[in-house]
Amino acid sequence: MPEKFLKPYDPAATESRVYAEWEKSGLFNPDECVKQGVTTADAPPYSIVLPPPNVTGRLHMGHALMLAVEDAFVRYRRMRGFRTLWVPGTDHAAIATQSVVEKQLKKDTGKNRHDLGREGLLKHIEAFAAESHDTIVGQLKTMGASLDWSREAFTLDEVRSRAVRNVFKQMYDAGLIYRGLRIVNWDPKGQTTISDDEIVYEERPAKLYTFRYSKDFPIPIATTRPETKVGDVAVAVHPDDARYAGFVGKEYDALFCDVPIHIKVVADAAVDPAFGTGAVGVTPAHSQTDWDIADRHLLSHETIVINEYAKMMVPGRLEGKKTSEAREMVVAWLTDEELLEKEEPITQSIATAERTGGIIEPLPKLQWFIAVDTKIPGRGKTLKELMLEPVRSGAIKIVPEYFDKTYFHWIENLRDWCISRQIWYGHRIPVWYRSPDAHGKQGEEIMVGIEPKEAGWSQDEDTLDTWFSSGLWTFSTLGWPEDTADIKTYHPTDLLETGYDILFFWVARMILMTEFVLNTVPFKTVYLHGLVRDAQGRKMSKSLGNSLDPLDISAKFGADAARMALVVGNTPGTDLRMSEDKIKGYKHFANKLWNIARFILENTPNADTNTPLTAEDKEVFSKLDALAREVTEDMENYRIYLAAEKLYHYAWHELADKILEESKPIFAGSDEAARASRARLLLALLDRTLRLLHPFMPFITEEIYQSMPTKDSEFLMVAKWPIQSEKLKLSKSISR
RNA sequence: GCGCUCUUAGCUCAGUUGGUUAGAGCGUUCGCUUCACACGCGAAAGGUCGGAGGUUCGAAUCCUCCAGAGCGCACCA
Repeated sequence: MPEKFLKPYDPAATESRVYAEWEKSGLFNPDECVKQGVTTADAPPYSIVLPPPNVTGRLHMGHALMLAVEDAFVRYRRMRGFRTLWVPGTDHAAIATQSVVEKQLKKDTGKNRHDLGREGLLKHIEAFAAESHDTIVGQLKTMGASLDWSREAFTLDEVRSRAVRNVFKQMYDAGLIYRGLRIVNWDPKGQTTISDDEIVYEERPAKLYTFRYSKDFPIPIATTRPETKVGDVAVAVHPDDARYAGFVGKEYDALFCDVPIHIKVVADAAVDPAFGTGAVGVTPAHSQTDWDIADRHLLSHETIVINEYAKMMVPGRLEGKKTSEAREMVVAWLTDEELLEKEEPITQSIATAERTGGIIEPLPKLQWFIAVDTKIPGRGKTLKELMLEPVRSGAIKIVPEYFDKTYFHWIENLRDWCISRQIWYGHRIPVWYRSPDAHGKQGEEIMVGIEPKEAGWSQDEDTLDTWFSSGLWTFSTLGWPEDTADIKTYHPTDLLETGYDILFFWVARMILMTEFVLNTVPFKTVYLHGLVRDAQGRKMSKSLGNSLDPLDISAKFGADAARMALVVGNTPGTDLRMSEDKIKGYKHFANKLWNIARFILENTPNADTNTPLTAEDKEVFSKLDALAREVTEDMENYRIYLAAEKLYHYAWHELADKILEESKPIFAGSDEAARASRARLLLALLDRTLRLLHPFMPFITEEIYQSMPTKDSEFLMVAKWPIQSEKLKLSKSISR
């Protein structure tokens, strides 16, 4: 028996060494597996792309969960002989990364983006991204992720940029990408537009003010934003509202807080007669619904009263004031003029920007959009339909199943996707403009996709929403738009595993992009894990100081222990409470396994694998055989939380507690046949247990395997899974 | 407003889509310097499965309603 078993298991020392050996073997790469004969060139492929972590710092426990689950699936398939590919990569995460760096710069040097300029800021961001990347790669390896590093990708590298330009052009040519003046979500803090999905609504107390524009204005209106009323062009009432029917069509002039306004009364069904006074002041430039009302009644959109810095831009006392200040001034003015009729507290949910926390200011802006309701030429379908169909037909299965309802519900409410951002870090929009004269848009030429050679063209200043490039991830990582062998072999990918919180952001966009570009699904199954929370059920966050760092955890308890703690009993779609105590429990389990190995190796020095098993031992073995089948079925049906739990239970409470205890008197006895049979049995049980546990606890199982006389491959990582070809029970439904 | 999920032992959760006395981990209590392991071993206590109906030979599991908790989307003048 090797000496190492005389001491308690030391994960810290073992894990980094074992990972280095795996990496050196090249066996994370399926091509190398074929070359070395651990699988064959005609074996079925199995592929997963790693959801690329943002290069915004370091990985957290959510990432560790993702890695534990994906690596378990990947290792299981690899052992079953599939040509298994797990593609690593990182995401430039445009706005997230830029805002982290800008904050840091402001703190360190007091400088903002304009002090540095585009090139200067990008240099800082790229340096930061490179450092984050290296940290992240180190963390991925620490967790034991068997990723094929030879295929590593970055959403902003050359190959991926080519894919982005290519797709942009295709969508533009198909009329799905368009430039339009529309109300967008403007983040005054981040100084950029954001998409609807990047808005976080926050409930806040607010006041609802009821007032009239002037003494002779017939209808009182209610608003929470009196300062925007200087931009009003109309008052809308419900068509059936008898109170106001007589005023519809009439027009009024007023001087509202120094600003001359002209108001027309219109009837529009969008108005809720029960809310406030049943009359809405219509501010087309600063509200989506008002913009739509203005559209329907041919009212002007042009009066903009708030600028990009959320400051007033009207003549008079309000000029240059922040909206919050202006609000107080308007209310004071209304009070002085005795126009304010009522002031009541209400709760309203305020739109804030996910990354900067800035309060969203709806503004009309010329931006780029992806049309989701436009029929695609030659396909007769809209992007919305392309997103719906594969999930509806079962071509894509979501685990847990109930999330497809959430998915459908989201698509039903989906509007055109604003993809241009006024930030500098990211894919520059591949559009060039040339104007015949220095001003105006008159006669402007446009070039999309490839930079024009002639002089006089200038590229669009904006960059693309980061999710545009991550939407291409399953095929851009495989070398598209080149017609690569990887695309042919590994696409569509088999599994997409990620958190349910980015179902819309990412999963839906991948389906959209892949269906449009390749006319196929990006993946066959989506496995959604839940959020990792702290022991009290709170979200882990830096500000709360309750987050666990996967690196610290691995150093303290071992990556194997962390992985088991993340996987056992953790059903998909459900949040998970995590604590050091839980992880500690699995460190103890690792040590238990270590001692099981020690006991067995100690007692079977000359075991003969040809010795016949006694009837009793055959029976003991058949129990593990049954478990192996069950575990295999669990893996196939995405019940890895059960598979891991069963193996834990078997190793500890069956193998150690019962079988090893029963073996002691046998080894102490004088029945030679029974002793020989038992020695062979124990080795076989341990061998099989190691194989079954390897996807969940790769390091310790590999380390023990290296000392096993039953070892039949260089690494356990590529050893045969005990159940290979038997027919397995597959649930029709794989929801839970 | 539309939609989703959860409610099972003191705590955190399973329960593989209806099948014998409902499980695990942690915790608690009691006992163990047993030569694989104190990162351990043995034993014990602890649940009318949120409530009320219904379907069924049979329900924690399916249906309806009710109560509580969480979440998503929309609205938010």
